[in-house]
Amino acid sequence: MTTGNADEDDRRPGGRRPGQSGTKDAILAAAREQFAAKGYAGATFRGIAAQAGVDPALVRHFFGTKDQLFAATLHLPPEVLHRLQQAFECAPEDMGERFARTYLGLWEDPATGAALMAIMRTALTNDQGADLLRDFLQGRLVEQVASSLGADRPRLRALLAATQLVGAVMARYVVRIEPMASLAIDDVVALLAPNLQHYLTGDLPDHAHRP
Amino acid sequence: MTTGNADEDDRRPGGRRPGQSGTKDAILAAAREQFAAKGYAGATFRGIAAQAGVDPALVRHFFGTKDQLFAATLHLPPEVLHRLQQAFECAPEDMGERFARTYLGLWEDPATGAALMAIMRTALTNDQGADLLRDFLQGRLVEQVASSLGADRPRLRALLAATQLVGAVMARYVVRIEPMASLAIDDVVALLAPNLQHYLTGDLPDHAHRP
DNA sequence: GACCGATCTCTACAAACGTAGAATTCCACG
DNA sequence: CGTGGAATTCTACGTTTGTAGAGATCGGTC
Repeated sequence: MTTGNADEDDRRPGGRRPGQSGTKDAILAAAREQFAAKGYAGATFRGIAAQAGVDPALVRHFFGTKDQLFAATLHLPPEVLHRLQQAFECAPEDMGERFARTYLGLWEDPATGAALMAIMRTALTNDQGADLLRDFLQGRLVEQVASSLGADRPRLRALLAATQLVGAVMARYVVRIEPMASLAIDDVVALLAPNLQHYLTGDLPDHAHRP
Repeated sequence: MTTGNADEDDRRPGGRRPGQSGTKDAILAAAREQFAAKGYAGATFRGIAAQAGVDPALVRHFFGTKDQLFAATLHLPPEVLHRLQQAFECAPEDMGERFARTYLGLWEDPATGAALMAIMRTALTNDQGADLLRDFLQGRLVEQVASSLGADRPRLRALLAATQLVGAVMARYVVRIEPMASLAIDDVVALLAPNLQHYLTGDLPDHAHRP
């Protein structure tokens, strides 16, 4: 997928080796950007190919139909989950700050930030995107965060904290509204961390979400 | 716009009166729904016209280009701002709960909820939408909320509270993730209100957003 | 009943779209 | 050096899109 990496025991009868030029990754990056910027219907094979500097037909050759390309776009870089998981390997009283810093850091990083933006935007535009986002949040992120919490109703707690972060990300990175957009990231973390901490380990109203 | 309402002193030389059949409103409603469901690029004149039961060309006749139709779609029902304004006519210590209840109530109401959903979705898909949403939030909602606050840094406070509500709305109404989606609205209000209250009237870290 | 402006429909066109297959270039291996 | 399979491009088809203008229909006013 990245470079070379040929299986030694496999007979290679000859021919050009796949995945050497990096064009596939360039197409994927361009697709992510276009889907994020213009939505599912707004992004086009021709626009994506132009941004990647290749022929439109090559996009189809690698990824097939537009739906398949879109699905490939939504696959998160594996490091995202890993970094989130590490964020919760800390003392319970530090989780709020660690969660905020890690999540906002993922958005600051151009590589992972573009992927997250693509997911966010397409989740609102495309039904398939909304389903994928829900499955990912429900089955992976929330479950993972919840398993690191000792408190009661861990899934509700994780989700409440996530909603605060999602809202902040909307204001800062998507709509770019002041003063959220130009605050230093340390300031944003300092503002959000106490409330995240409250959601994760503090007291919640009793009557909500009784089993 | 709605019915009749002819100025008495104006000479009406004859001809059919405008705005009688309600078709214009039907087109606008269909456009809102299509833009919300499929994004800016995904919605089409033909699809909107079909849903409204009219000829596609009539949409153009009434609203002009696609951009103009889209802009008309984003005009909020005037009651939205009014209801939000009333929410802050209360004791400072009740603002968190009132804000949460009013804002979530706007999303529960099918009429205003559809418009808000359209704005939300298109703000993420279309640059014009993001600009309009930012202008609305910055110039109207945040300013209005801030003027009702006595505390320091009122705009930052209003925005922080808004981000929490936006995140909650994303989870509950857009992505529809459990358990946020099926909680009673009173439970959601009870969960969010303390943190909103903290943002609106509590202590904020000193070093953030120094003038 | 004749008139007139607003409402609404019919037909059309150029551009861009997703998709498809044939043709060409490139490169590691025998 | 020749060969074969992958990478890449060229060309093209059928459909849908936004936009446009001419014409038909409706319903108050005179």
